[in-house]
This record gives sequence, C-alpha cells and structure tokens, in this order.
Amino acid sequence: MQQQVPFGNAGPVRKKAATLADVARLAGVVAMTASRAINRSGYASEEVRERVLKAAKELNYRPNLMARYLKGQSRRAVGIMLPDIANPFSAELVDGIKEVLDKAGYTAFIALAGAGIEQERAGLESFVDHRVGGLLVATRGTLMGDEVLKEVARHGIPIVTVGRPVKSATVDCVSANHWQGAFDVVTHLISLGHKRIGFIGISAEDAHTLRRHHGYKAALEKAGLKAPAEYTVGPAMAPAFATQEDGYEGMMRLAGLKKRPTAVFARNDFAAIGALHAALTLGLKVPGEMAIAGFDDIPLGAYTTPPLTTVMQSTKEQGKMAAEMLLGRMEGRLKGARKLKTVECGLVVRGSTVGRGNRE
Amino acid sequence: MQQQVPFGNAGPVRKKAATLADVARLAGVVAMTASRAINRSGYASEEVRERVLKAAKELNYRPNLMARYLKGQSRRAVGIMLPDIANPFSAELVDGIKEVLDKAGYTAFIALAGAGIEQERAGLESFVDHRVGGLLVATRGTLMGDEVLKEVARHGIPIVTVGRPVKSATVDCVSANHWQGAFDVVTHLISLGHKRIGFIGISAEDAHTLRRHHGYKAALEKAGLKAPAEYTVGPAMAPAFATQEDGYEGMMRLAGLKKRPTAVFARNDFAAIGALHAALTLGLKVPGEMAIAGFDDIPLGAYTTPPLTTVMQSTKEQGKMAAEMLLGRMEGRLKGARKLKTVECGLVVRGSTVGRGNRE
DNA sequence: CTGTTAGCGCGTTCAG
DNA sequence: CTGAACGCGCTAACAG
Repeated sequence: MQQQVPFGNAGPVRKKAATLADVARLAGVVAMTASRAINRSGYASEEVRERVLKAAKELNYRPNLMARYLKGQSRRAVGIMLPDIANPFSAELVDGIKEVLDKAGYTAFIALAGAGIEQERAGLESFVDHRVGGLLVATRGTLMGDEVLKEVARHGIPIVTVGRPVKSATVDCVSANHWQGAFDVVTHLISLGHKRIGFIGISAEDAHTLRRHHGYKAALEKAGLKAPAEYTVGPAMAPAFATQEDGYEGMMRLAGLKKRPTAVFARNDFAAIGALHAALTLGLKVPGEMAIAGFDDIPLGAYTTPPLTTVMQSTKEQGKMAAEMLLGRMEGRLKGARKLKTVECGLVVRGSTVGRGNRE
Repeated sequence: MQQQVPFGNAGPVRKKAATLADVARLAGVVAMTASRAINRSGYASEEVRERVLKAAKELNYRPNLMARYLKGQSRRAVGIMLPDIANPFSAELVDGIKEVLDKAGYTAFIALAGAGIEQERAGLESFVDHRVGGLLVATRGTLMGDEVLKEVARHGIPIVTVGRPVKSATVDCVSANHWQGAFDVVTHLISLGHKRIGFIGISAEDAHTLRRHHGYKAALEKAGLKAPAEYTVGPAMAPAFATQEDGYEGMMRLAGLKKRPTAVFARNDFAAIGALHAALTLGLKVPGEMAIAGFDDIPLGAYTTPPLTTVMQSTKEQGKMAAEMLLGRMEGRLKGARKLKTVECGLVVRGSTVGRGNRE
C-alpha cells in the first residue's frame, strides 16, 4: 500500500511525522495506552495492542527518540571515532566492534577525525550532543588529542580507546603491542643474516610508529647491530599513515646510500608495498638483494609479487575487546579502575623476506 | 582547572549533565536569557552574555540537542550509509562528502550496511530515529534494498543515493557511467591487438558489475569480437565486492583454458591485483603474454609491479555532488523532480597493459 | 534588554 | 487493564 509522499515537488516541506497521539487517536485509545501496547511495558489487552500496532504501521510511526532521550532513557547507540576510513585498520576494527554491538542490539555511528584535531573535537561533541551511550576512540594519540578526550570524558560518557593509551583515569584502553611486533619482525630479518636494516616511515607525530621504531632499535641492539640515523627515513610531515608514495621515496633514499641496507622494515604495509615497487623498479632482487617487511597484514599484502612479510596485529580482536569493555561500562557490569589490555602481535612470513622472490 | 569526574570507581553512575537552567542560575539570570546569550538570538547585553558564557564553560555545558530537536529545530546532521568500510571507494566518497558538509557546518554520521539488508534497515531507521536531516546512501542496489529506501523516504527525509539508481520519484541519484568506463578500457585492450579478452568477477547481485560487464560485451561486439561464456568468470556467491582471492581464482581458471585469453578485464582493482599475482605466479609475462586491467583506480594500483591499468571513476567528485544535492534539498534551495546525475569515467593506462612489464 | 508562559512527544506516577 | 497529569530541556511568542 504505497502512500503518497510529499517530496520532490514540494521541496523541503514535509508532513509532520506521526506522533504517539496520532497513533492512539487512530486506534481509538489514549496516548499512554498506545505507548504501553508498543513497548510491551505494563499491561494492554491483546485486542488493543493489535489495533494500536496496525495504526502505527499505517501511519509509519517511529517513536521520537529525542523525546525518549529527553527523559534520560537508556541510550542504545555508540559512537566510533576513526582516524580515517581509507585505512584497512579501520575496516577490521569496525568489523570486530560491529560484531559485538550488533549482537547486543546497539547501533553504531562512525565519525571521522580526518585532517585535524578540530574535526575530531567537533565529531566527539556531536556524539555527546546526540547522546550516544558510549564512545570508542581509535584516533591517533597526540597530546592535543588527549585534552579533547578528557573534556569529553567530563560528560560522564564511558570511553574506550583503541591503540592509544590515554593518561586519564577514566578511560579504558585496548591496544596491540607494536613494540613487540616490530621487535619480532626485525629479529626475523636478523636471523636471516641481515646486518644492515633500514626503517621506512618514521614520524614523530604517531605513537604507534614510534613504538614500532623502538622495537626495531631494540632488536638491532640486542643483536649487537647498529642502526645508523641515515637508515631511518620518513616524510618530514607525516600524515595519518604512511602511504605507498612514502614507501617509494623511502626506498629510493635508502637504496641510494653508499652502503645501503640489505633489508628494510616499513612502518606499515602501504609503505612496504611502495618500497617493494621502488626496489623492483631499481632492478633489485627481492628478497635476494633487498628483503622487505611491513606491518599490519593488510589483505593485499598476500597478493603482491613477492607476497609481503608483515606483522599481524589482530585488529578485529581488539575491536571486539574494546566493544565488550565499553558495553560493560555502559551497562554497569564493568566497574572499578580503568582497564588496560594489550594484544600480542604475530609474525607473518612471506616471500618478500624468504625464498626466491619474483626473480631468479 | 581539571574537575573531579565521577567514573572509574563509580561505574555507570554519572552526575547529571548541566542544563541551561543550571547555567542561568549560576549566571544569575533566567533560562531564556541564557539561551539568548548562548545562541546570539534575540538581544542580550554584552555583560550578561559574558557572565552566561563563563558559567556555561564552568559547568561544561552542552545544549541538549534532544530538547532542541523536540521543538522541531533544523537538524544539522547527515547520515551516510556505506556498504562496507574496507572499500577504497567508500573512503574517497566520504572524503568528497565531508569536504562539502564540513564547509557547510554539518556533522556526518556513518553507518555500515555490512552483511545484510537487515543491518541496512536497522542503520537507516536509527538515522531516522536520531533525526538526521538528510541521508546519503551508497549501498549496492538490490531490489530488497529499494523497498527499505522507499520506506525511509516516507519519513520525508531527503535522500540522495550514490552509484545506485532507485526507482522512486523522491530520491535523487548520482552515479558514474560504469558502462562507458568498461567500454573504454576494453576498447583500449582491443586497440592493442587483443582478440581474446576475459572478464573476471561477474556477479548477478551487483548492479555496477553488471553494467561493467555490459560495457565489456558492447566493446567486443562493436569490434566484431566474440566473448565466449567461458571467458567470463566469477565467484558463485559474490560478496560485496570482488577480492584479491576472486581475482586469483579467476585468472587461474582463465589461464587453464585450452585457448586462453591474452588480456583480462577485472571487475575491480582488487580482483585485478589478485589476477596479476596469479599470472606472475604462473610465469606469464605481464603484459606480454597476459594484459590485465582493473576498475576503480585504487591508490595501490599505481604501485604494483607492473602498475595497473584501470578506470578512474572520480568517486570524490561524486561524493561532493551528492552532498551538494542533499544540502540543496535540506535547505530548500533545490526543488522539483528528482535529479539524476552521471559522471563520466576516465581511462588510466599503466604498465599492466602497455610496455615492458616486470619481466623482459 | 529581560522575564514569563507554554508546549514539543514521550514515559513515569498515580488514580480510576 | 486504562486514563489524566506532570515534567524532561529548550525555545517561540508574548509581556514587561
């Protein structure tokens, strides 16, 4: 029974949405009765409920959440603040989060921090304004960002961050052990006999990257190897995450050194793929003359030629854990001091460090 | 001046948020005056405004949007419904949308359709419930999906779809000319002398793919070439979009034919990259023995070896256009019958169809 | 310029 | 089982 809709020829004018009173009138009862029938709260005779439900459907009735929230009802929506959307990390994370949230009957809204801290603040405030019941924040940690988060926390909304430890007693955190992942993959390179190992994609802005770089240095140190400053390269102004371009440039720089590295660890898989392309373009054999490893285990990494050795950080798992912690806070199951959870990373060895590579 | 926050040791208990009345009381005025001071509507003496603003800051006051909306205020939030988040298409689209929305001072919320139509419906209804002022829908077109959209349209919320023509008089649409893009790239392959050209990633579910496949067939037909059924391969149950795996499988199938194609057009770049890896794994020279083209122009496509020939569909541009149309509807600038806009696609020629490739 | 009144749509509370 | 009154936080429309 398709109804006439007042749009397209009427511009933004719209018939006012049906209210509970309208439904009640049509069903021949009073608003309160309709409310009870619809929400199954309190009693209502079967017969009345049917009439009400029919009327509701006919009027295309949707309860006005604003009015509900106004009375301080439970808020079954969660806000997710992401750094950007182009990042496979975001995709997997949301995957894990949604799995938990969907099951629990919550709706998730996503906002993007995008370029700057101001956008992030605007998005977070918007979440607060729209009365989400909890916040999952996966943006990158900067000191400025922390201030914003603390401000938001003052509104009393439970917050769980992912991959971003916040120095605030009211915020729970889930993150991967980037240090250990980097340590493991560099140790893997060392165990293959490499002694000159470069790092592509450094950036002082990004907490993850710094921890990965520390892991890189620690592994070298433990093996008694050196990491000359010139072996660490990165774009001057680091963006949200290193890109193919950065990796390409980085490899070009490293390969141009008089004593160039024989292996390279790139901050993430995008950079690694860019580096791989650069190396092949220069005619270097991979991994024969240049071994390359990345970080993140993006799906495409298994389909480069040669496939990419990388570090898996079980992002989906982190998403699930974070969502569960948040729900716990929201529903009062989880109490007490802030929780900090860390997930270990796993090494994924493929052809870019071991084997024939794509040239004899 | 960091305040004590009641969380962490108190579970979900929270101090009630400050209300306008609280602010007014602290400033020694009445609520209405505070409202005027904060919203710059009506008059308020400079002195009073300062006092009110100070009080507001002190109490960490945020106007209760629910209460505002309840009065039927303008809704400066927009909902974006995406098919999934792992898709570079989504990223670029949101990029374009945000550019317009940010400038106009609107906030964007994103929801994901994910697996099924039910999630999509839930997300859309949640948007309606949260009283977003407009909806941008970029999920894939299926008949079931259309029904849901029509239902939502009945609420009188302006809707613009991207890449998905909807048979409803109340929904505006923006999309790329997939047919033409496919036609052009296949024509490019033909112009290189290829006579046996395969298609990887067919799926009856996906409208875009079908249009790309039609373009592929049209190009062959126009050149007087044949497209045997066995040259078109795809996973039986097609997911949201074809993946590296699908491309890999597809190429394996095509390469195994007694009279195998000399060129392949993959439904998207992910499939193309999978196909590329398969071809190289089989020892085929690309493009010498097997030319490969994709669709979408994802960033990584320029960094495969050889780099990928593909079709650019200016997704960001589509996002901008869609957002502008939506704002036009929301603000009453755009009136009248539904608008349908189509953006042309552009051919991007790289090494996977032309040149030496990555082997001599 | 500032204060008062009323009502948005709903659910809670208390009477029928 | 059903109805009537009240108030959530805010602002439009009137006074003062």
